[in-house]
Amino acid sequence: MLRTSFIRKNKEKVLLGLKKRNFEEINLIDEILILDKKKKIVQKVLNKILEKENNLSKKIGELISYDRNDNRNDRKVSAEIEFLKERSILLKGEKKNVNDKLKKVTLLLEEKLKKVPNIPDEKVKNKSEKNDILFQDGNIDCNIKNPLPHWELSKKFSLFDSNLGTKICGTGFSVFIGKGAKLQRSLIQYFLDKNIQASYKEYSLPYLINEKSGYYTGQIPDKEDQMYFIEKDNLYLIPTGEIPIMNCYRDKIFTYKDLPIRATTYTSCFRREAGSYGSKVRGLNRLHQFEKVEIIQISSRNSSPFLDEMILHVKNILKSLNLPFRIIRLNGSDLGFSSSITYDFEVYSMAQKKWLEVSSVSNCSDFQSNRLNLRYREITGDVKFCHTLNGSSLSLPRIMAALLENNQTEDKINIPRVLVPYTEFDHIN
RNA sequence: GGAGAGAUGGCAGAGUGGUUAAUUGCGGCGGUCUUGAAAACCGUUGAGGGUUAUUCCUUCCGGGGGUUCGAAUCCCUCUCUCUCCGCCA
Repeated sequence: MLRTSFIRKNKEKVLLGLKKRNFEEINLIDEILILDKKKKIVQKVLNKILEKENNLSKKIGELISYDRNDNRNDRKVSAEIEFLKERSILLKGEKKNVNDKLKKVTLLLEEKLKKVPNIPDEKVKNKSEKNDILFQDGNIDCNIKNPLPHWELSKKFSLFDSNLGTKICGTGFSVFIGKGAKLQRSLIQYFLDKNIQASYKEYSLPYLINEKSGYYTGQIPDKEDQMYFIEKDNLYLIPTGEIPIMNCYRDKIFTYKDLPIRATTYTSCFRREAGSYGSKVRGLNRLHQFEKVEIIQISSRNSSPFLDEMILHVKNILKSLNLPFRIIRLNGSDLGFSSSITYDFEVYSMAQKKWLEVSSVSNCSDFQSNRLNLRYREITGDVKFCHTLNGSSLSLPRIMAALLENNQTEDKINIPRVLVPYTEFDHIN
């Protein structure tokens, strides 16, 4: 969430930023500023009333204890006390009135503020422009004659079974079997190890979250429809490990020495993916339940070096797997609600002849930390909101798909060298 | 699921109606001492909003509501935590 103080001071910047996005309700900003002014005025009035009330009460207290201590039961004093009480009572009605008004304005202001997404970074292009392809690595020319898509390979070598998933649960769920299961588990382990080596601390977290947690990281209300909801207990299944891991840090004040915080977690992720169909959901391309290893950082306001660090980290992992990949900077229309800048990582799938998104690295600047009430103390002693960053490192099913397709030969699938210590086999046949 | 207890500052822990933002201890920070460190001693140490220019006002003792001139303190309610019993990986 943006702060009103920020909007107040940077109105033009905010408007320009929002124009880059698919954000229609631009007039919200003016409405917010008007409400903000109104709120301040009411707050001032209320403070004056409270001041008067406090003073009266203080005086009454002094008189009572004076009377009591000297045990004099002075009639003059009693009369004075009564007089002050009456004056205080008169204030009460007024106080309630103003207070109600303040609550109303505050609520309205909050409601409007909730609807405003984060302001895109300067580097982010306008919604009408094409996404930037920043980097591409690896050969996407296929040197296999008739490469099979991963779902065919899976049939050939029995690695996973979508029909079983459908049988147990419904479409969009897959069952991993034998070497397929072990390959996935190895990848998870490999990613976690890589992240831990890069000084991310591992967390193992709940897969269910309450409404508050979803709100604090920005998925609620923005992406509520994408989440599975358990009505009986009022809980949501996590669409990403980012939610439980970020919420670990809410309401904290770090000292500048503690930053940045680096953390990683492996979780299953659950997404309803309403509206997806066809080749998009074929095989492992899009599942309702998938595995993901997530990394996050919490930094000071100088966050861009840490974003670069995360990008480099994911890049190196993809390189180590020998997968052709590219990095894309999303334009304003594709940017998530809380994000100020996002880099997508895509691996090339030889058989499907298309790019598959396997990671999304974002800087949420202070948008998320504002909701999370996540702050730090600078050297000077000033308390400031942190910046939060998150990324996949990495998402499993599509990595699996690309690995299988790109490493196939006539009669087997080769396993990348770095994974062999985990899989304990160097090919699948 | 049944019964009971509790929720106070970074942590521990006082406070049951009137200068209590809150005693005290630990931790943190600064200083004295020391070649340096430790110990000891001294000092300091919450956040938000408004206002003034280095002041003043105001809010916050789990959340919400109420009683009262006045609430951390009394009442109601919600949430959470703990203990015991039951069930169970």
